[in-house]
Amino acid sequence: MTEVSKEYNFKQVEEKWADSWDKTIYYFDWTSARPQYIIDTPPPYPTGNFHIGNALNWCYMDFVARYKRMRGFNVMFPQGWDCHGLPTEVKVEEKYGITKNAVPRAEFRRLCEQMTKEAIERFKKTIDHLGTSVDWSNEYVTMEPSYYAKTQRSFILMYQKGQIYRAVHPVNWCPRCGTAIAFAEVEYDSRTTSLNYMRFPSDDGYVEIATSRPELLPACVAVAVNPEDERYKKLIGKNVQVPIFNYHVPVIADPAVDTKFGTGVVMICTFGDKQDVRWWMDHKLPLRQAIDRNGHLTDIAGSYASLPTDVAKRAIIQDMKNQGIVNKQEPLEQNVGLCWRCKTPIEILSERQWFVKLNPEEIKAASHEIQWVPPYMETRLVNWADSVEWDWCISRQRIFATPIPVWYCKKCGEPLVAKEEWLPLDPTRTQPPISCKCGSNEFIPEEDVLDTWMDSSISALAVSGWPDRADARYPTQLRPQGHDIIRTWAFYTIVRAKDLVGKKPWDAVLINGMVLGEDGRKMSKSLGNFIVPEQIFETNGADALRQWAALGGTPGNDVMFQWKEIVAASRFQQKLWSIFRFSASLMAPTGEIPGQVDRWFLGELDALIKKATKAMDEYQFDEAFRAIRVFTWEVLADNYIELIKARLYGQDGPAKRAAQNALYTAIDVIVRLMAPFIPFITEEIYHTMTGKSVHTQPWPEPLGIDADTSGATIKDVAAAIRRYKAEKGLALNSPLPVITVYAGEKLETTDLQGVANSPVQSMTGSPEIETRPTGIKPSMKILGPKFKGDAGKIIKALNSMGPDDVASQKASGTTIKVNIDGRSVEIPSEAVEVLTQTLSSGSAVDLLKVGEATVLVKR
RNA sequence: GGGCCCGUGGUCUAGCUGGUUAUGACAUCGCCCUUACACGGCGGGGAUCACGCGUUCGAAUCGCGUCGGGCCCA
Repeated sequence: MTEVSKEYNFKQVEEKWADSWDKTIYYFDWTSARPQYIIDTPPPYPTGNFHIGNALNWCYMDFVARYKRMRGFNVMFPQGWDCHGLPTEVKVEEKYGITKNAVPRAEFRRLCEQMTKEAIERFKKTIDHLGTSVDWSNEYVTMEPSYYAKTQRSFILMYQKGQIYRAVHPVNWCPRCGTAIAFAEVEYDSRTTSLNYMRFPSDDGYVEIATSRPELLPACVAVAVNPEDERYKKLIGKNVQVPIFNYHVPVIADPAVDTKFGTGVVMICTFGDKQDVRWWMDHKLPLRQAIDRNGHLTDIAGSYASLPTDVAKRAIIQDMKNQGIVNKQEPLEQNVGLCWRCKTPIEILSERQWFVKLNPEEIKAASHEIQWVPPYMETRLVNWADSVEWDWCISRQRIFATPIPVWYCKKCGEPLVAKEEWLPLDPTRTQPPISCKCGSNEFIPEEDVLDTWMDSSISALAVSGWPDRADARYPTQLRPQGHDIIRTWAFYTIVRAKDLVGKKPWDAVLINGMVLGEDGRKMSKSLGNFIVPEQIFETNGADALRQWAALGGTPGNDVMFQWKEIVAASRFQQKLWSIFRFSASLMAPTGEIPGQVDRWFLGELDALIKKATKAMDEYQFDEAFRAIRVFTWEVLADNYIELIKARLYGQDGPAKRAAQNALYTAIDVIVRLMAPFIPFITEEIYHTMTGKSVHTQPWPEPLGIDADTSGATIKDVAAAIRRYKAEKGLALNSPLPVITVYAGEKLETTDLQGVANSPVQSMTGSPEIETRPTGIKPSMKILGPKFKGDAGKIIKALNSMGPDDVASQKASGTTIKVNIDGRSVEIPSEAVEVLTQTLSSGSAVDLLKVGEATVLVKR
């Protein structure tokens, strides 16, 4: 074995392996008969940089991928790129100082693609440096024709099945971006606006209504009151006049009207908010569209036409004030819907758009078939499914997205949806190869494009072979994702998998939390608590970052980034390296039969394997890795290695060879257990040991050794002697005249003699000393359930009996008689432990109690 | 306004299918350079488990409420 450096050089080791690893060992094998394990990797949106939040997510996936490979699964860990979308369009507009309509569509798209490609290269670098075992043979890029042909095909298939339709329907509209957006893209912010009280003339005087949006007056189609509201009952069914615009609208009754808000009379407009839409549908009201796609008032607003909404609002209020129509204004706290991208307040417009039908019951049923980790995260999806009121609007008025493969006949207006075999296509650049049913050959292309979630919500299907492979492998096994996109990505993926193949998309969902900065707030550039992965690669290495990811928290919980965790991780790596450096020249796979101490140690190693395996199967990475780390540091380094030094440095023989073998076994096992977490340092160690890659090795199997109690006693006695010397102010290697250990059976003393640097005798039985009961310790675990309410009284009685009485009864029988409330109760003797004080017989002997064993130290 | 999660020594956290003196890490204090590691080892101090009420013989753990924080939404 080559010389092992004293310091672990993470940078050199990580760079070496990142450059030399054979990545084909991570390829999924479509021909294999081994059980499959397909991860539906989240395709990141390639803009900006791969951040710590991504890193956490990718670490979780890599832990699973590497673990499952070691367990013999045929693992697919693909990497996709979710390219389309508004953020890139906006960045391109900023970078080149253009608007998307100022250049040809194809040219704008090309600029977006260019920017995306650059981002993908940056992301790839970080993913590789992180040591992620991605299967690059299954990479996909949603902006490439090979992928968006699948998106288009899914559109066609769902259209044919009636799951996608085109209709005029209210949609959320961003006037700045000039596009429809889905509810998932609307965010809310509280704003202070004013509530205006205004008079609507009626047959017998006027009705006062309150509204925060007077600019929607020309869109008013009714006013509503609560049917239980005595003040207005007489108005129901009559008409009132809309001021300024002077037309009549009916007064309708609806229980959803809040009698305490404003005046208890509400004006219904098409559309001020979602509630307006509900009323509009329930009462079959007419449509008056007062706002256009650019956020300007339409012709029905008369003299206010073409004014932007905010200007119109001020003008209308002023005019109404002048005419005495508005008589009161008060401030109103209101939550306003905003476009998630540009924060512009959204409008609800009635537009002809494409929609995907949503069936909440079917979605919830599929969700119940999926294992959620942690389980409570499913509630978010269920609540979202229950709150869905409109179908999913999937058409967008953008450019950088998957084109909707549809044309409209110029003559009869019929839509012509493309045939599967024509894909991929862009209707704005190609004409259909067939004629319309009416015989016309002239078509107008659909210029709208698809919501980006239409691309990414088929990721699970796409990676598992849909739609071309005859041997498609859905459902996939795992969807790892953040809890922030449950209502979008998880939700839509379930919808699409059920619609397209009738199956759930994955067996399990593993949820990761958000990454918080060191100040406990969500990590963001503007807060100045932002750390990029490259920074940690530089200072402490990828393995250290990965340890933080494993130990920072349980999946599902938000994880705080902390430098001290990174530093602790580095220290552990150095410790591991020191252990290896020490062991390298001393360990050997001799196959020698283990002694007591070795058996205790190997038994502990077995317990570790079982614990780590169970934790990994449950995705409890923190539990698994913590157990491995603690074992390595405490059991292996602080206890076992200290114990066997005398044997390792001593003469050759079975005892030495047993220690060499156990040490070799342990290093081999822990390195394999740690390989999914810290792939670089484990590879360096394993490769130095064996010349092979640890990443092609199997996960350790339990050895079938139970922890040896005598060995455990030896370990405890060694610790007791160490403590004894520390307390007496003795150097740890200072010799003592003789140490005698009394235990249940004879102990092997070689290791103890080495550790204590003193002669050690092992005796069975007890030393000749006196013991005296000094107290009792009742076991509530036994007394509580057996005696319930009397348990407290029994303890009181036991205490008043005195330890001598309890001890003698315990010594002579299986029960102890206790008097409570004047009656005698028998309690099982194992329900009370007797505490004793030990007296040495006057000689210069110190006595240490170590579990059941007793140690006499002669000074 | 609703849903979900969280509130444990100075800091971060384990425990949370109830069992009396609450886990670990970092920090802190004391001792020790024991032939891998001082980025090490041994030992100590430090928490009325956010608050209140309740269920129970017994609550960090279960229930209700209050306060505070986070996320998702209306």
